[in-house]
Parts: sequence; C-alpha cells; structure tokens
Amino acid sequence: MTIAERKRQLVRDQLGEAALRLLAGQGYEQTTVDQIVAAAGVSRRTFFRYFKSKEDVVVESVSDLGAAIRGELATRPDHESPQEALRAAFAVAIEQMAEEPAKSLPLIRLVFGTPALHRRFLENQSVLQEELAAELARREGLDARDDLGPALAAGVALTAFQVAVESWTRRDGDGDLNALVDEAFALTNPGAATQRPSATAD
Amino acid sequence: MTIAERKRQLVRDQLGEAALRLLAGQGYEQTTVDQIVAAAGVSRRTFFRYFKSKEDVVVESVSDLGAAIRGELATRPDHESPQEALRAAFAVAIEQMAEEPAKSLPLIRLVFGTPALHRRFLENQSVLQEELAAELARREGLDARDDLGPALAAGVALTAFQVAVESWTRRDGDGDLNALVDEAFALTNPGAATQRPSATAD
DNA sequence: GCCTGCGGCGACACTCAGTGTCAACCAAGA
DNA sequence: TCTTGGTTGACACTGAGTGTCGCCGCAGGC
Repeated sequence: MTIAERKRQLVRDQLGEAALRLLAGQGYEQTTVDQIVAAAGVSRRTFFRYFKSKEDVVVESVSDLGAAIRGELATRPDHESPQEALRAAFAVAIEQMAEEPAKSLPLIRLVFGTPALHRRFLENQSVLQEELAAELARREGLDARDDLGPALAAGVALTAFQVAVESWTRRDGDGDLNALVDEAFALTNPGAATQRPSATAD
Repeated sequence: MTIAERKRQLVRDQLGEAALRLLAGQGYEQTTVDQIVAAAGVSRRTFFRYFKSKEDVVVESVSDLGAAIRGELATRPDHESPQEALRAAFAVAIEQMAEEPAKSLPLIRLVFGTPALHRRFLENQSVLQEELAAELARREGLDARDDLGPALAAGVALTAFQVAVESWTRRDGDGDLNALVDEAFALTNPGAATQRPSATAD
C-alpha cells in the first residue's frame, strides 16, 4: 500500500503546487480548474477527487494552522487560565507564520483579497471557535451549551489573533507578530491576569 | 419614474417572497433558481437582474441589520465609552430580532444551517467589524490602521453579540435576548474599565 | 394623432464549477 | 493466468451566473 499512497501523495502535491502558483500569479477568479489540471498533467475529474472544490486547494493549507492551534490547546496543563492556555495555543501558529513571511504573506493576501476564499477562511475560523470553546468547556468542567464563557473566551482570542495578523499584514510583515498578538491579547483582557511572570515556560 | 420604480419594487418583492418561502420550505441547496422564478412568474435572467446571486436573496434581509447597527453607532453621543456606544448600537438589532421571533428564528436557522449562507453571513459580519472599527476610531480620534483598539473593541462586541444570539437560538427564542447580550458584554468587559486612555468623561 | 428613444424583459447561448457513471488500466495476490 | 481493488480519463449532465440581442411598452417631443 505504501507505493500506491506515495503515488497518490505525489499527484496531490503536483496539483497543489500548480494551483498555488497559478492562483497567486494570475488571481483566483481568473484561474480555471482546467488551467490547473493542464499544468499538473491530470484530468479535470481527478482534481475533484483530491480536492472537494477549487477553494479547498488554498484553504486546506491554511486550515492546518487551525488544527495545530486546537491540538496545542488540548495539551496545555490544567493549571493555566483559559486566557493563558489560548495565548500559548496561538503561539504555535504565530511561530509557523512568522517563520517564513515570504510564504505566509502572499497566501494571506490571496485569501483576504479573494471574497470566495475569505468566506471559507471565516467559516474555518467559526468552526475553530466552536472547537476551542468545547475544549475550554471541558477544561473547566462547564457545558458549552449553557455557559457563554467558553465560547466568548474562544471568540475573543480569535478576534485578537485576527486583528494582530491583519495589522502585521498591513505592515508587510515588518514588526514582531508575537508582540502584536501580545498587545491584542492584553487589550482584550484589560484588568485580568493574562500576564503571569513565568507561565509560558514548559 | 415613480410608476416604473413601483413596478420594479413589486417584482422584487414577488421574487424575494417566493424565494424565502421555497428556501425555508425545502432547503437552500434543494431549491433551484428555476423553481424560484417559476413561482414568481418571471424569467431566470430577471432574477439575476434583481439579485446578484441566489445567496443574496436571503442575505440582503439580514445585512439590513448590520446597516442599522452601523447607523445607530454613528449617532451615539461622544461622551459614551466605546463599549457603551456599541452596546447601544446593538440594541436596535436586538429589538428587531426579539420583536418577531417567529420571523427571525427560522431565518437564523436557515442561514446558520446552510454553509453557503453562513459564509456570506460571516463575511457581512467581517465587513461590519471594519465599519464599526472605523467609526470607533473616528470617535476617538485614532487611526484604525495604527491602533488595534478600535478593531478589537468592534470584534469583541460582535463576538459577544454572536454568542448571545446563538445561545438564544439554541433556546428556541425562550429567555430574554437582551439579557443574554448584557451577560455576554459583561463577560467580555471584566472590569468594565476597558476605555482606552484617551477616552474621557461620561 | 405619430415617431423616437429608453428601460425592462425574455430567449438564447455560453462559461465554469461540481457530480455521476463507466470503461480502461495497473498493481498486487491466489 | 486470472482476479480483485483502487485509480484514472472520458463523457454527459446539472446548476449558477453572464453577455447579447431583439421585443415591447411607455414616456416625451413634433
């Protein structure tokens, strides 16, 4: 099975690579699936066997970040406050983005500059909010359906992250994304205890 | 011109009414534009002269709420803090929704239960966030591009509103929506002292 | 009265995303 | 070798959305 799976992964990479190159180069709406499959050397039908839609090619690479955040939150120790745990969870995403601005910035710009992709991005964010809320509720022993707290904490953190990333993008990746997120988190937790001296140590 | 415009409005209403009825009745994806225009007695082409897309028929009636919120915020007196002004601005939307739950609840459920509509809704919310942020920045004499505060305040308020409405919807419209929004706003403003340094007297 | 311009409409053809179906192919394993 | 499961390409189809064109009705001017 390993040989077949490797072949499959190869086709998928080929398709994703060709798609990203064309979409970033000439714009989302201006690029048809026919152009993508011609560049990748497969049939139109095969494209839709690997990606549910044209949007998915772009969005999948972004939604991996959401999974990383969710995974990190699940591993945060119980003694951390919801805000501390959320801040730490987002740190892994920030690191990935700030690591290669030359990769992430064009992708962000493509997504934010294309209505169809932006909508999908917002939808992903909405799902992530629910997932983070569920995890927070589990941590605190609350019911996410009855208590507004978990959903609010998740939503506020997501808002802080979003605003920080947008600001960072407007500055062309100059400045420290991590510091921007810190600032945004601090502004959304005015009095509260988000800053605890040695809390972020492993 | 008045006679022509009235005729136009009539067709538009006819179309919107038929669409809402069919979409709510048999689901969004299950309803084609052909069915809508057949019910309204016009041609397919005419539908797209009145609505940019099938989604727009539903979303337009929702996005009016956003315009109302934005309009209300613009009229709030300067002495109110950003949070007070935002809370008051959302009040007008809450009133409209709580007034006729029998109308608003099915619409909310249709939008939230249909991926394509939910995405459009989130996009509208995103635009509204920017507009509210711009208005807040104007009030405070800040630059919405440099300062994270306005965008954060708008985003947090929108999150509070969204969480409250979702909770209200889950409860089938039982309970007091206004009180839920109050609770959500209070939870996002722990100390209630969230004004930016430059904010002043009340 | 008649003519003329203009706006809305229906009909038609077209593009493009996405889906179902089927036959061909290819790698195993019996 | 025969068979079986999985992948692929070809083809046809639906449905949203757009461009174009000719038609009709309703103004206004003569």
